Amino acid sequence: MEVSPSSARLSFALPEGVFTANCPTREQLNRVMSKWSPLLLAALADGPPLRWSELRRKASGITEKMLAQTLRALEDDGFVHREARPVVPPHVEYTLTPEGEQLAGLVLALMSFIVDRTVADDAKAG
Amino acid sequence: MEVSPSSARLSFALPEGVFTANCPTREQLNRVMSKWSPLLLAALADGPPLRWSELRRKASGITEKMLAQTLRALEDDGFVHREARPVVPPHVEYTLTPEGEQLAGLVLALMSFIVDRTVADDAKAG
DNA sequence: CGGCATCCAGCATGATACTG
DNA sequence: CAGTATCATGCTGGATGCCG
Repeated sequence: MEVSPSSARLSFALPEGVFTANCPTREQLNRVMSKWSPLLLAALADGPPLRWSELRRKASGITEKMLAQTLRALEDDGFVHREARPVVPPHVEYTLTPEGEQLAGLVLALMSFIVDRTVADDAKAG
Repeated sequence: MEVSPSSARLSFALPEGVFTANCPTREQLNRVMSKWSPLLLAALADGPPLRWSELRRKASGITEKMLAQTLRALEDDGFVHREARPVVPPHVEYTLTPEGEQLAGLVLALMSFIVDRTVADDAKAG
């Protein structure tokens, strides 16, 4: 397989099409990078399945609307699995799918980097 | 070093504070995940320093405002270095700082994952 | 060429109330 | 408990024009 010179130096060789305006991966990327997605992925990556109310408490500051909306998007994209047990009161659990765990790993790495950097900056600032 | 049980199973142990509403890392994360940041990081990660006009062409669809705004944010956060040569016509080059390269690596991994997944989905869909 | 200032539209997000 | 529906808003992002 031939590799074009311009992308040879990158460990992740992105196809040029990614930079195109209407590339579907851009849309997908923006969905995954939306305000609350990383936080929910992180919340689910760390630990056991969580219920709606547990997620709401963990993702401090999220509104019910955004929780529902973000969970729905992650579920539609195949990153989150929703399991509802037909009891009263309702009992719903959210878990990561295998693909969701992959994604969460990458997102966690990014968050971890930011956290470390922010902590370091704070230390410098006193 | 002791690790709390709830975070022991994660390769990246995020401090609990990340989930707090006013956590500064959330703000930083959202800035880095803004619509155009990943694309510009990717554009600069792959290859030589780029000029304003080159970046504009590469990040297809970006407006001048968002290009300026995003570059400025990345520069303020220490991820991008701006070098202006005082000639006429002006000649300005943008490069990644060491921290920017770290960040770009993580972002590229994420983009690469999304791209692969999207391609796989497209293949299935025909 | 490489911006910045201004104005404007649309969507992401938010607050609140209601429901199965 | 686990959502949906509705209304409000604010900020991101876009179009245009001007400047060094």
